[in-house]
Amino acid sequence: MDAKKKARLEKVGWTVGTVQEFLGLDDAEMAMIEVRVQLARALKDRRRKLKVSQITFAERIGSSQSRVAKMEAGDPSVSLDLLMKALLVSGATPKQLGRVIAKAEQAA
Amino acid sequence: MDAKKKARLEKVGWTVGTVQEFLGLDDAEMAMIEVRVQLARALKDRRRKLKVSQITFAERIGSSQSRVAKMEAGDPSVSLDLLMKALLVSGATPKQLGRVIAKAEQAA
DNA sequence: TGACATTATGTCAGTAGTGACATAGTTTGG
DNA sequence: CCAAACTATGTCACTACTGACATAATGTCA
Repeated sequence: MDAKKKARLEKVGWTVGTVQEFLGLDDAEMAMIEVRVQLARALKDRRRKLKVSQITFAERIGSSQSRVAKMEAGDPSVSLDLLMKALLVSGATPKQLGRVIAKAEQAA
Repeated sequence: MDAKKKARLEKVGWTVGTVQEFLGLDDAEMAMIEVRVQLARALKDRRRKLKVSQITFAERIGSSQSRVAKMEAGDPSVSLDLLMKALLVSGATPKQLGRVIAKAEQAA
């Protein structure tokens, strides 16, 4: 994993650590994070396309503004369940969901 | 939703209830359940293809035999996070994961 | 610039998901 | 048939995730 990707992951709250420590983060965990990042991005895109604020979006999906912000930031405190549910509630189809997830990079 | 599908969902632990009560289960929730069922099926297929027991599989993914059984049954006590992680740990790629999720039926 | 809308960050009590264990039920091979 | 392997179901203490709230930071527009 290059430094840029590491920096990006750390920016959104993941403790990646040095290269040595990173070996503890196995491929599957990395893939999970990648999937999360893709879902977060898709959610942000979707809300913006709908032209609604985080508050409005939160009300529609039965959540709070702060959590929507965390979803879009790919925060570790947000589960994939919640991200996927948010996308589906906002009108995405399972097929679209699948495409988003498939975008996640193959673990190195 | 036809009776067969309803029966299938109830069999794996979802309270679908009568048609009237079912209206409370909105499209997004239905889609979430469909996604779960697809992931559960994929996991079972995958483990069988690997020809390992639930115990062995559980050890490899850092879980327990009982939880693997619940995963494969699509039990509501299992999160999509866990299902996806299990698939990835067992060697599935994000691309394959995406295809599985895309199989979920569009909410009626 | 200042007021206002929007988004980000931190915290917390309540709830849902977890691995582990026990045990019941089922399948498989002799 | 039996025994051994396998799978299903129920339970529980522990942890992680949740919405809500407060408040800080950033953006917007006149």
